[in-house]
Parts: sequence; structure tokens; C-alpha cells
Amino acid sequence: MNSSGSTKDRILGAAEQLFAQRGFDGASLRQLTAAAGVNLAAVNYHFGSKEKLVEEVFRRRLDALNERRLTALAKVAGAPETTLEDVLEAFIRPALELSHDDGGALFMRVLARAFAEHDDSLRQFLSANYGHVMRQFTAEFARLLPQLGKAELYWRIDLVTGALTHAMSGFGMIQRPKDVSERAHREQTAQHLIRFAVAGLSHP
Amino acid sequence: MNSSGSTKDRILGAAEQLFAQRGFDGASLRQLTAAAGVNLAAVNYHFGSKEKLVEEVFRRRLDALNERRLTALAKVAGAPETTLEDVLEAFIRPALELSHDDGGALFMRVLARAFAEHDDSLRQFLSANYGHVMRQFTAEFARLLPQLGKAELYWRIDLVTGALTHAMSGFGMIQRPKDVSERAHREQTAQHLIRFAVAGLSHP
DNA sequence: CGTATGCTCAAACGATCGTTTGAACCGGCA
DNA sequence: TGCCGGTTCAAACGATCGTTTGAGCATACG
Repeated sequence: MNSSGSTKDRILGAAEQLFAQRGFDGASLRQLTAAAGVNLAAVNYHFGSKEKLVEEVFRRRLDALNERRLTALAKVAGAPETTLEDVLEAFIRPALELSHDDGGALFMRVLARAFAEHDDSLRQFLSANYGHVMRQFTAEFARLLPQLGKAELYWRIDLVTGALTHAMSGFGMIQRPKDVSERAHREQTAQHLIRFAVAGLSHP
Repeated sequence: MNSSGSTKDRILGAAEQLFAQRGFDGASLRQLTAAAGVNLAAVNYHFGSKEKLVEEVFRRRLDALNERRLTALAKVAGAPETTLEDVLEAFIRPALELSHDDGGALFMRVLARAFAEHDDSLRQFLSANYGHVMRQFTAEFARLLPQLGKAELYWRIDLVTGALTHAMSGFGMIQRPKDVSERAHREQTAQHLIRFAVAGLSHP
């Protein structure tokens, strides 16, 4: 049972963990409030409903993540010397750094679940609030890969997105060996993902 | 309401559709049996429990899919003239053909959900029954990519798997244009996936 | 001090879940 | 015809779900 921070924060932390573990439907408010060490009614009091709580779990992480992504992108977008690697770094590194924050790694699993669940209201919420981020990155990819048709570019971005989502949500078998520091492992992971994405985007 | 075939088949068909649509937890037996046009108690009578029904949904499709994958792999495995494309064809084409069977496309979504849901008993079932397929493909990839270390190879296979799962479950934006025949679109899709996977696996 | 406000609490609400029950129905065989 | 194993049926079971209620508590302000 978590007992630090405000009631709202304790609920959000426990929600992140249980949503990653059992899904949005699978995690009940009773399990969740018990894990957070708060009363059952606290969720509806502070968030209004379970669905609003789900949205708040996303908002808390995605606001920070996407701001960092767009900041990094703005530093390289449009510049003549910018490479594909630069843009991919702007997209990938903020996510890997988030994975290092406490609870951040769990959130990537929650995010992957959101992709898998075809819940319409959740997808609408994500698209409405964060769709512009993907659009900006796509525009920069299009600039750097002028030889690709629109359909071809979308295909490749779609496949790269799938690979990154899969990898960053930790479903894969890749785990940090004990003799590698966390910082070094993150660097290795970034290199793997970026080189893979470059190959997938720019192959002939 | 579906009203063709045996009760068991009607249940399996409706289950595939509703599991893809709302997830394993999200689809209730009451919705499911209503869609199949059978009595609520029929699921427990024919399958024993909801969990066993889930396993049977997987078994029905995966037995056929993996048999075709292994047959195709056996035709090229170990041969000196075999290319990476050949092995990837053996892996990808049976899945794309399955997507064409009635209900098969839905099943790929169900499969993607199984990846996203971290339900232990389901993962154990899949690993125990179909783990050998991935192992055989991995061995052949290792033979064709001798320059890659074990860790590097696993990384790349993991990323490619994520991309293919994502793409084949139809989460992406790629849809068949109206002026392209279904057969031609499947061929285009196969080419996209295979070229992408080759680039991701064999980049320098 | 008194009271207003924000929050927590145990308890209950109606709905829905997976599962079980026992009777009804059905075709084939003695 | 009469019975019998396999199947379907409506109904009910206890459990659990998200949500609501109203009393109780604490802190701050007049």
C-alpha cells in the first residue's frame, strides 16, 4: 500500500501500475483504492468517474512526454543539415527517459494497451489531445524522405511505430544485463531503436 | 445473430468477433451468446468455462496458421540458396492468407490483444503450444545472419515482430483502396512487410 | 467559539458478471 | 412405443462491478 503524496497522486500511481498489469477493465476500483491506501469513494470524488481517471493517467505523462518530444523536434526541424537520426532521437529519447522516471516504465505498458484496446472514447481522447505531435513528426519525415510517395511513407511510419511501441512497452525479451549500468543500457537501447528505424524508413 | 453451423462453431465465430472488438474481459458471455444465437449456458456446456473458450478460439486458428508457416519454412530451411526474403515469406504469407478467410482478419486483432494483455495463463498457453514455431524461425534467421551476435539478433527479431503484429492486426492506417483488388492489395502488403523486415533485420 | 468547507469514511445501490441447476426437448435404438 | 444420451432452455446463484449516499472528521475563517 502506497502512503506518500496526496490522495490524488496515490490514486494515479496505483492506477498506472494496475492498468499496466491488468488492463483498464481488469483493474477494479476496489483493488486500485486498496493499493493506493485510500477509500473506495475517493476516485469518484476526485476524478468524477473511472473513465476520467483513465484520461488523467494519460494526461499526466503525455503532457510532459510530448512537450519534450516537440521541443527536441523544434531544434532540428527544417534545418538543412538535419538527418533522419536527429528526428528519430527527438521522438525516441524522451520516451526512454520517461521509462526511467518512477512509474514511467509502467506507463509505456499502459500506452501499449491503449493501442490494443479499440475503445473509441479513449482513442478519440488521445487523437484529439496528442494527434498534432505525430502530425509534426510525419511532416518532418516527409521532408527528409522526399523520394517516398505519401502511401509508402505512411506504411513505413506505421511499421516503425508498431516496432517502437512493442519494444518500449517492454513486451520483448530485451532486458538489461546485470553488468550493464542503467544509463549505458538506455544508450544501447536508443541506438538499437534508432538504427532499426532508420533502416526501416529509408531502405531502397 | 449468426445462425449457420453447429452451436460450437457459432460460439467460436461470435467469440472471435467480440474478443477482437472489446477484449477478453470486455466481451461478456451474454453478449457473445446473443450474437451467436445460442443459449447462455451453451458456452459452459460445450467449452467448460470462458477461459477454455478463449483457448479454443486461439487453437482453431493457430493450429492451421502455424502448420502452414512450418511447412513453408521446411521448404527453404537449411538450403544454401535460401534468402532472408524466403524465410520472411514463410512467416508472413500464411498470416496474410489467414486474414482472408472469413473471420481470419478479426483473429489477427485477437492475437494482438493477447500480446497486449499480460494475462499469465494465456501467455503460458501460447508459449507452451506454439513457442516451437518462433524457435525454428529464429534458428533459420541466425543461420542467414551469421554476422549478428545473439543479443543483436534477438533485438532485431523482437522489433520486427512488433512491427508485423502491429501491421497485421490492422491497427494502422493502411487500408485497401477501392480501385485495388483484394489479391493485389495482399501482394502489395506482403511486399511492404517483407522489404521492411529485411531492412530491419539485415541493416549494417 | 461557531460554522463553513474540503475531504474521508463505511455502507449500500442497482447492474452485470461467470457459472450452475433441473426441467424440457430431441433423434435413434431396443 | 418407451426409454436414453446429448443438447437446449429459462431461471436463479453468489460474487463483483462502478457509483452514490449521508454521516463524520479536520482545518481555516469570521
